[in-house]
Amino acid sequence: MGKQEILPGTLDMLILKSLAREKRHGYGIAEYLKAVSEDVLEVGESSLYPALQRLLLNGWVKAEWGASENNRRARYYTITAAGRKQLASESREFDRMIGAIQRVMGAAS
Amino acid sequence: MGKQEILPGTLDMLILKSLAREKRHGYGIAEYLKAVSEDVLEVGESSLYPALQRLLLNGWVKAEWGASENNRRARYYTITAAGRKQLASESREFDRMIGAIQRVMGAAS
DNA sequence: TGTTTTCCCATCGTCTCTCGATGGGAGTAT
DNA sequence: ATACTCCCATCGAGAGACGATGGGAAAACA
Repeated sequence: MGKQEILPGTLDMLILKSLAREKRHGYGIAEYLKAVSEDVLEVGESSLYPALQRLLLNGWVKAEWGASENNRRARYYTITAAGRKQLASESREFDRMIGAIQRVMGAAS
Repeated sequence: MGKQEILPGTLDMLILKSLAREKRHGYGIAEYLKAVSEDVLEVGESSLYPALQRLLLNGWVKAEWGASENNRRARYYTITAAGRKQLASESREFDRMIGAIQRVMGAAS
């Protein structure tokens, strides 16, 4: 692994979670993740936008153009019903994985 | 991500941890991970052996041929001093990431 | 004895993901 | 005017995980 700002395989889940409460634009999602994670999760634009394309393709989010709070053209993403299901499912699977990994990492050594 | 048996980016750490207490052969590492994780971590051979090659190349493990408990030819892997450092470092970084992700996932939604 | 099962090694090709670099455009502040 | 911030997006490289594949040798079974 080279330099990694986020754990591979978790980005879609994180984005969906960011949108669970309210719609956000791409830039806003990145800001939100950085803030809530206390500067640990710094998702770059070249990871973010491809991820959003994936989510759109899968029907987990939908997008609409609008204006940002700063009066700029922005694309707002909203989570869909299918997206919420996906979020729940990915969440469960993630917890399962983390639990397993922690059993390994916590084993007497 | 298609079907994923392990969290991407965590395999090297898991292998190093498997070897922290005692040397094991490849097959044994896979068995160990499956057992300790209670059948969650099922690392296939096509993930495992390339990972072991990586670890060898990086000097984090060393290998020697021997005989398994079942009287079969087996390649035993031992963690090196550098490997232990790497394990500690990856461990810390992993905890940092998980903490961050959980702050996001736990945020009021 | 012959066949199957279990144990153990390893690679190749494909797919997916992340990221640095790049290239816009349009408000706002200097 | 110029720079800075905000906001969009793609491309190419590099890496990791995995299904498929192909051994080989001991043990169990028929």
